[in-house]
Formats: sequence, structure tokens, C-alpha cells
Amino acid sequence: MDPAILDEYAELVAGTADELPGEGLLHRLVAARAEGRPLRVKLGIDPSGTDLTLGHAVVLRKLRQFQDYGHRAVLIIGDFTGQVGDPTGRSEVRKVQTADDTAANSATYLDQVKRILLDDPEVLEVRRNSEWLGSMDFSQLLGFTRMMTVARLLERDDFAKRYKAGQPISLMEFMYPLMQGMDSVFIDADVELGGTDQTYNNLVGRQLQQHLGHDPQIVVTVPLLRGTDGADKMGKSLGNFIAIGEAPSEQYGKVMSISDELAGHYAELCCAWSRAEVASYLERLASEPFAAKHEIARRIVELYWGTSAATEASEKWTRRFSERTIDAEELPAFTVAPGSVDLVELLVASGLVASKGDARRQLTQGGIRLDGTKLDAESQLGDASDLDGKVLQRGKRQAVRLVAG
RNA sequence: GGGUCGGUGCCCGAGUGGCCAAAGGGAACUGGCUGUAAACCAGUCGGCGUAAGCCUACGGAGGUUCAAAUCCUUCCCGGCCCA
Repeated sequence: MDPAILDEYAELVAGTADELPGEGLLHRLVAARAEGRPLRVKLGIDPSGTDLTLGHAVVLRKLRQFQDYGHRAVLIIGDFTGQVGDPTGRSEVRKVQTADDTAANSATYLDQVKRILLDDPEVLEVRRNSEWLGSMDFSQLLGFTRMMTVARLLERDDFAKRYKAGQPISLMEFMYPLMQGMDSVFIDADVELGGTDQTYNNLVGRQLQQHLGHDPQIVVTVPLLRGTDGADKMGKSLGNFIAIGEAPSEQYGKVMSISDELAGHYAELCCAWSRAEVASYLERLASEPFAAKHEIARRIVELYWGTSAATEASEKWTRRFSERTIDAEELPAFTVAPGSVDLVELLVASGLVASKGDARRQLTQGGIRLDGTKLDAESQLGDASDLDGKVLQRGKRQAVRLVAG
């Protein structure tokens, strides 16, 4: 066998969680090569939110890798299925979205997706599943429903739990995996990518294709990226995310604050590195963790904002946190009303503390600094004009630049 | 439809007339140590007040009582069992 194909295969499955069936991708690569065609690699996205995070980026990067090898990414915007809502991992019936919601969301999604994928019609095909699902008639639908059994649908963990617990499962939700599978049929997918939480849905696609006598798609899943807290998967609702559109210094700082152990995980999933690069990174991480964290922070910022932004973010970080000098220009400004200033009230007004009680607590504990000098509850600030340009800080991370009003 | 158990602070969870802003754990925040890592140690963790204290809070609304998260009525929501 052509060693180049083996190598391509190895890169494509690097950092993935599962390949079903095992080595299926390799065989499909070989077959496609023999036919002189690229693979059609499907990824469905659910237009339910707006900001893409590094978590979403994992699977998009994997898709991009396929593009880099000349395969065709078929991105499916679930504008139709989005109105149903993916029941995956849900313990209750989900609210439906309106067509307007999904339309607005998918536009912002696409903008962001194109920061990762190659936006070239040769290797990118964007489809909306309303295209085929929206106009399907009832008899056609029944044709598909015959290919799936209730028992199999009930195997799904979340459905099984809900069923057992006597919680409602709407018939509409029940149809969801089937709809996702139909997408694979309609766009004729060779491969479907997804997070490990999508394994079941993706396998349904295989089953439908098989019933119709098509070559069933290979299912490749990627691990779910853990959030910056290292505990749960990265998610917007958990507040443990890094958005791909976030400012360079924010991204840099957030990456620096993750645990060492997580850095390896991010290196594999967020950096678009080859196997060899990841391996050598892991070595550096073990011997020189701090430097290695800088390296990964830099890499991630670079991917979304470019080299010079990454350099700048890195320098800023060092000034701020290693040398402990605060670059006032970078901080949000807070305008102090003229006249004499009450410290506690200023802290509350600036949003650094949650309440006056909180302000006093922080003062007692030495958490408040003005231009680097610790303040206490007795500290007098004088007049607003004396504060102009000074930096008021809570703890290590939160600070505002004061401006006399 | 019947029975039964339950709904407590960001989350889990104890409390079953006063000693309850409510045990304990987790999360979070601050300090120390550090590499804005982890681990560890210390403090804080409803609001207002320097404080005494006041206010808000134990699913909702009423009531009993000097006093209710705790008792009663009613309503809403959930689990389990039966039909």
C-alpha cells in the first residue's frame, strides 16, 4: 500500500476518540483514491447559539485537516433539525426554536466557521437540511421510519433514562437521530465527524445508508474538549470556555490559567499540530511546564489572530503577571464622579465587588490595591481628581483604570 | 384518579416551633506559597450598617402562635407505588 496514504490516515485519526468501524477510514481512503475522488466528509452543526468556542473548534479543525488533504467538507447547517433541538444529553423536552432564530444563528456561525475551514468551493460545501427535510412528504418519511426500530432508539442512553424515569419523550425528539441520519443519505457522506456525544446519531446515518444500499459512512468522533476549569466539557453555560472570537489577551490569559495537565489535552485538540509536533510538545510540557504553557497559549492565539497579535498578547501577559506591572491602557476605564471619593462606594460602582459587604471583606483580606499598594478599610482616597489614571485592582485578575469625571 | 414521600441559600444537603441567615460538603472569592498551574494552609461566602441592629430568605398564597424553614389550610411543581 502507498505509504503516503498510511500517513494521511494516521494524521486523520490522530486525536480522535473513535473510528467506526475500526480502520474503516483507511479502507475508504484507499477506495476513494482508486476512484480518483475526494471523500465527502460531513459535519452537522446545530445553529442554536452564537459564539463558537475552542470546544466547537476541535471537530472543525479535524474537518479542516480533511480539507488539507483535498477532501470535501460538507457542512450541514441544521436549520431544520435545529427547530426540533437535539435531545442528546437532555433530560427534558427541549424548547423549539423558530425559523428566524436558526436563520440568524447560522449566519454568525458561518462567519466564525470560516476562520477555521478553508473557504474554497472545491473543498467546502455548505448545505442546509431544510433543503431536503423541509419538503419531504409523508410517504417518503415513512419509508425512512421503516429502517429504524423503537427498540434501537430506546437503547440511547438519554432516551432510556427518560423512558425509565417516566419522563416525556416527544415523538419529534425521537425522530431527531433519524433526521440527522437522513442528512447523511441526502448528501451522500463517506465520513461523518462529530463529538463523542454524537456517536449514536452518527451511527443512524450508517444504518439508513446501508438499508438503501449505499456505502455506509465511516463515523469518526473526536473527544469533547474539557473546559478551562478542567472539570466539565467546555460549554457556554458553564462559563469555562474560550471563544474563538475572544480578544487575544483574553485568550492568552485563559490558556495560561489552565492546569498543566490540561495543557496536554489542549495541545492535542486545539493546536492543529501534527502527531510529531504534539509528541514533542508533550515532552517539553513535562520538563518545562511554564514555558510550555506559554507556547500553547501563543499557538492558540496565533491560530485565530495571527503571529503579531500572539506576540503582543504574550508580552502583555508577561508584563502584567510576571513583572506585575499593570498596563493601564489595557484595562477597562471607569469614570469617577467628581468630588470626594468613598472607597467602598467606588468599589461597588466600578463593579469590582458585588456589594458593600463584599467590598469590606475584600479590604479586610487585603484583596484591594490602588496602583499596586494594598488598601484597607481605613484608606482615604481624597478627591476624584487625585485618582485620575490610577489602577484599582481586586485580587490578581480584576482591575479598572480610573478616570476623573 | 388513589396512596405516599418530597420542594431549604450558586449546587448538594441537614434542620421538623424559639439557641436559624439556617449544620456539613462542593463551587466561588481573597490572602499565603507559586509558574495567574496543581496541591496545600488561612479567611470569607444574602443585603444594608463601623457596630448594636435592621431587612430579605427555607416552592406560592393565607392562617395559628409572644415566636414558624419547622404547625394548619389551600394552590403550584417533582419522585415513587397503585389504578
